[in-house]
Order: sequence, then C-alpha cells, then structure tokens
Amino acid sequence: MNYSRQREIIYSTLKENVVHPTAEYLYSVLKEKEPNISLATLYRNLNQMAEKGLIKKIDGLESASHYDHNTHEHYHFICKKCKRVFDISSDVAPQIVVKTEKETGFEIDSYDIVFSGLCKDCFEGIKEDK
Amino acid sequence: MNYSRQREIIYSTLKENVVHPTAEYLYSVLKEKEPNISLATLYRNLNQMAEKGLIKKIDGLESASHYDHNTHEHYHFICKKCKRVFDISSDVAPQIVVKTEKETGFEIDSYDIVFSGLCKDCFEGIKEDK
DNA sequence: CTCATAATTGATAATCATTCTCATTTTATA
DNA sequence: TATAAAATGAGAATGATTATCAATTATGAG
Repeated sequence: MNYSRQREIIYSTLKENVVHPTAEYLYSVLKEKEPNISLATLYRNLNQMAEKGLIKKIDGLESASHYDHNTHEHYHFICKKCKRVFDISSDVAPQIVVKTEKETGFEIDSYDIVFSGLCKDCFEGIKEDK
Repeated sequence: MNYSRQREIIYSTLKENVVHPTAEYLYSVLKEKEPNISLATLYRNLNQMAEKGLIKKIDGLESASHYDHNTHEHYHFICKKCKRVFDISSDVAPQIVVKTEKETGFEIDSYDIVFSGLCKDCFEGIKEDK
C-alpha cells in the first residue's frame, strides 16, 4: 500500500469525527479539505483500510455502511427514532465466541453485534436532532 | 393484512427451504410454482412478514439480505469461503441485552449477532460446493 | 537524480439490490 | 353483490457501491 494524500485525509477525517459516518456523510466533509476528491477514491480507501484492519466497516445498521475508526472490541446500537449510532462495550460478548467455536468447530475470525431500539433521549421523549 | 396466494407461496417456500435464501434465490425457486410472480411482490411480502414477525430478515451477511423462517432466538455464521450460512444458538447472548440495557438506559427491542470465519468443512480443507 | 513499474486517482459508466409507481385484479365486508 | 381496501405485475427509478480507464503520483533500483 503506497502513500496517498487522499487516504491520509480520509483516515484523519474519520478519526476526528466522533460519529460513525456513512461514506456519503464523510464525503461531504472531505470535500471541504480536498475539493477534487472522488467518491470512488473514498470507497476504495475505506475498503482498503477496513481490509487492513485500520478501520471497521459496520453493516446491518442502515442500507448504507457506516465506518468506524475505533477498532477496539465494541458493538453498536442504532436508535430507531433518531438514527444515531452509539458504541456499546461488553465483556460478556467474548464468551459467546469461545463457546460457539467450541460447539461448532468453526473458526470465527470476526463477529458483530448490532442492537436496535430507542436510545435514552428518544425513550424519554426528549427529541433531539438527527 | 389480507390473504394472498402469493404470500402463502412465499412463506411456504421459505419454510420448506432449510437454507437462509436471498430474495434472488427465493425468486428463482418461486418462479417454478408461480411463474408470473413479480419480484416486487416478493420484496413487498418479505418486508411485510418481517415487520409482523412472521419471518426474520438477516442483514450484515452479504450485500443482499437473507431471509429466515426461523424466528426463534438464534444467530448466524457466514463462512467466508463457501458462503454458506449456519444457525448459531447461544444462551450467553441474552445476558448481553440485559446488561447493555442496564448500563445504557436504552430500550433494546432487537439485536443481531453475525459471526464470520471458516466453517468446519472449509477449515479442514474439505471443500464443498456453495 | 531519473527512469520504470506499480499504485492511486478522478470521472463517469455500470451494477446490484431494493423500492416506487400505477393501472389492474383480488379480497374482505356491509 | 357493491364497494373500499389491499395486493399484484411490470417496469421505471433509486441509492449505494463497484468497475473501467486514461492520467497522475509514489517508490525503488541503478
């Protein structure tokens, strides 16, 4: 993997943003720093970095994938109402992997947990913006 | 929800198939029993039935969604090599929900766990067909 | 430093899965 | 049985992502 300015900017933008952006949202932010960047370049680099384990691709949230610079063991919660994505940490989860591997004989190299429901704000009726 | 022959056939076809088909695959099977069925009808009904809880839509496996007639608590494993989807049952999983709800104050109404890796056959080098 | 090769880019076309539209048909019910 | 609501089939439209390809940029050997 050779150096590229675009990749650097994509990675740093993803890091600076606390959220879990979709490619589309990320693109709109990137355009400000790098007006000529192509959407294809963005997707290419997100896929590359996800493959190398530099970032994480989150599927199953919405029709579009979200991307996460946090590669530590954690999961996600999407609020059905405000559509915000929250990080969830769990120390129970790793047990599932060990147990499942033992029971099935499968080699699990990754897994993901996606929760959905209402976040605290929406649950309490305190509506916030998306 | 009114009765429709097409919905009945979609549901029974999904039940008869042990696998976790994509809409595309299901469509190819359906065509034999109901040659004039429209792809739109299939998607419409799959979504409807998933909403009613009659079936389950599985995302995060591949780019296309898979559908499952098994609505009992269980999870899925997709083999990176043969792409087959396996059921995984876990009694550890429910704990995660309780714990997460307590810690976050969120109202979790659904969650999904997707494992990926190599199934036993592929892991052992016994290559089988997709 | 300079060339050759490989990697990367931007622009845009193409693809894939899914949803939408709408005129027609079917179902439920008063 | 008439009527309203629900469902259908066909195909157009959409949204997200990937593929193509010529031009640009990075890298490494000499």
